[in-house]
Amino acid sequence: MGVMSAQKTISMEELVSLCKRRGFIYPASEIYGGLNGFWDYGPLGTELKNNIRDAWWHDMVRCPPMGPDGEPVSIVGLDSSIIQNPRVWEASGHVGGFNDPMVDCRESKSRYRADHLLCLGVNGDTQGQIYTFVENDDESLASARKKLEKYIKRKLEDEEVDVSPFTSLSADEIAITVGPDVKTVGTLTEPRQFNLMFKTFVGALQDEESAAYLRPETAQGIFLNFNNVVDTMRVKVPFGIAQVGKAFRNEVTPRNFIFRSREFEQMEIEWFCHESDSAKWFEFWCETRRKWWESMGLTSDNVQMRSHDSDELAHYAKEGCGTFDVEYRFPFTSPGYGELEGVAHRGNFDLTRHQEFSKKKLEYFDQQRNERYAPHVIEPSAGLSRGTLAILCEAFTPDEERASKVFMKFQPRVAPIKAAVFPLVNKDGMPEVASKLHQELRKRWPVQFDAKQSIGKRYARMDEAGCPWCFTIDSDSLNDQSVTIRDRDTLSQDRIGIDKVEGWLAERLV
RNA sequence: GCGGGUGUAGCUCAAUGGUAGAGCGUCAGCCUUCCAAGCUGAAUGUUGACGGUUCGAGUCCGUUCACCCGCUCCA
Repeated sequence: MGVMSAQKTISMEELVSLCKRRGFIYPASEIYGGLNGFWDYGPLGTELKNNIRDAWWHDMVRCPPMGPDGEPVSIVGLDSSIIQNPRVWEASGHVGGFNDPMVDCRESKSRYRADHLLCLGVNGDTQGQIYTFVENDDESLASARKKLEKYIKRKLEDEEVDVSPFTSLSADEIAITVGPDVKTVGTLTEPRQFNLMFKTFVGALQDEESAAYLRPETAQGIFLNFNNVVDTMRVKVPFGIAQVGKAFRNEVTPRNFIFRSREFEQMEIEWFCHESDSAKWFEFWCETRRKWWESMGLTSDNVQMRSHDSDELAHYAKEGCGTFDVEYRFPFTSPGYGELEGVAHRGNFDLTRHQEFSKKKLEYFDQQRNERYAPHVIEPSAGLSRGTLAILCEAFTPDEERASKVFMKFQPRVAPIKAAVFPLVNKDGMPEVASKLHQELRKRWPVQFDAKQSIGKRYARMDEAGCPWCFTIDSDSLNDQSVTIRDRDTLSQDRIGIDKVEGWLAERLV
């Protein structure tokens, strides 16, 4: 539940219900009780998501905007594989930093790296309580020692104190252990492996030698193919490589419908440029990407740019440059905002790392500058799944006045169904004329034909599906070859000739 | 991961421990000349799953799964 803006209030429950009822999004594996963090796109959701993806591809790859100096920008596409050599993830920093066993404290809600926790006990005593502290943290050590001394009711000499690694404790011992930030015993969990990457095996033999990962981001596939693209596509820095595809993360807490799911889709551009131009391009891409989301129908009221604080910067983020997020005010974040896209300045971190790990040169020779260098990278990384959700939220328009009580106000460009053709009544030659028009229109767009039930129900159904226009054949149509255009948003009706319908639609659908 | 809540037809929801229902939607037929109209009829459920208590469980208990809310987390 949440307030979207001053104008409208929408509840996620209603949206989720409509998404299922109208075939946008279903819970994944539903007949088996579902699976936490996974969702399936139904027929309309698939069309919607594809339309957003195609719009992005068109607007970024085929017809990108002019660059900051008035020159056209150049972007080429790519579709790299989801499973890559596991060394990729060592180079990218995804393995290692996030691969450690973690210990949670049920009491203080803190989370510790198991190998950073040490235990304090009395020498030779294997019965008493064990007190943990954080490695290299004098305060934490002092606190543990104080608690231990209080427990045994006397001061300890330094040589009486026994320090051992937390990772050597048995489950029984953990049960009599006191966490660093609490006074009660047994609040720590056993060490658990947290790895946000999905592990799998390549080949039929499932040993560690064949372990691999499903990509947690599409970006790395672009860096891996940097040389290939430079060598084969006649691109010159600055240029971009774009990719749309699935990525997988074992999120700790999947939540909020498809906002944080474990399988999701990204639309990423890696923009390669000279370091000295990177600030200019960073600004350009922040602005370009914000405008693009607004062009997709997200109102500027609900979209904002936010700079990352220094403590939340990713490991790859260039120092001093940071990351800007394009954020959308989702119902479940309102009045706050949730991330839709991150525009990051990655410096030349990735190319340099892959060069180091692969021992292959990943450099570019800039003839104009007469300089060889690893280009710096600006990365506009957008969530396609999140964008789809934002557009669903934005389109959801309650309207007590109309029969459906709600309609989906999609921009025609992303609407899953572009138009519907109805005979006003299912007789007197009307179905035949309507069907003929439908047959023609569907060659160019997703257009539906419906002759069932009353005209009001058909309009209502199309309102919930977010179909912008309905063309209705009535008895007049049979005489004067005209049809009624019913507009979803205004409910207005206009007449035009049947032979004009295709052109009329073409003017409104790019 | 923690705490709280909710799971019954496609959707929204009823049902004292005692025969699983309604509205809407869907489908079929009739009807219908512009906004879920009307009439007739139909389909649809291992009551999220598994186990227990009971003569008998949608209802009580346990476990588990999923979703929602709040923390936590989020390269």
